[in-house]
Amino acid sequence: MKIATWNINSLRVRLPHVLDWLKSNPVDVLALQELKLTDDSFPRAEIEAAGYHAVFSGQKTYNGVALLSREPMRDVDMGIPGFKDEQRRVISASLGNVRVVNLYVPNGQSVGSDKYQYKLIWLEALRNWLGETFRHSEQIVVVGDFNIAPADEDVHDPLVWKDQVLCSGPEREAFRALTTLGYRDLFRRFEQAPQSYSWWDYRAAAFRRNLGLRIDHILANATFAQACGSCTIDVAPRKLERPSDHAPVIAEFRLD
DNA sequence: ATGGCGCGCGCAGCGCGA
Repeated sequence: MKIATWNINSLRVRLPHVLDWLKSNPVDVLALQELKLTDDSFPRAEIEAAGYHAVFSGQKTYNGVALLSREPMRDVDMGIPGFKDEQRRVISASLGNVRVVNLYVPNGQSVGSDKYQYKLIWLEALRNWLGETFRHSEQIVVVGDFNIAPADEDVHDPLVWKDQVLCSGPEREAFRALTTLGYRDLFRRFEQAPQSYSWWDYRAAAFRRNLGLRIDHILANATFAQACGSCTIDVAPRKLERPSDHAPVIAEFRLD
């Protein structure tokens, strides 16, 4: 089973990239973030024509998440239970014995801002939910744009980014708290090339110079993490015309 | 040098992303 996550920064603009990518990377599940469209303009027909089921939670202009899958999904949930949030950032569904949680974590804008406070509260609600809701016997994968670079090795210039949003102590502690709950960062369970990133600024030729951050992640609980055989970042779509600023992350699992 | 680019909205230029 292959599960991928990709912040596509407008599904309307990036739909051709998504369909092309699925053609050459026929993953079982693709989690999308930043759809930037309402549910009534979701391109369901095009995605179904490509052989995928789709569930989604969109809104106008901002945010929006979707799960695409080869097999039909069950028990689709939106949001973090008990956490009031107008912003469409979470969608979850089950496939076989696997629970997939797709996140678009708030960006936070800048340390100390209102949006940063919202990010930390949001992450606290996420931690409580992931810690309380799921049983360890389940196979759980949590994917998405976490908007957190967990460690300095995930940052092209740790000095420039030190204590900045995406890299600040409280954000990294929130990420580590998920690890403490038993969720493993699958990318770091395998040998990786140095300077591996999943996002590059559109400005200043950041991609060409590989000035990036690793902020898109695939986490799995212990039960499911041991079934993971690989976790990689596919930088190819970032080289296309009018690319998303994020690259897809893909994990492969052995199913019993 | 706090911009740079790309998106949505909407028709100019701003808010936002990361």
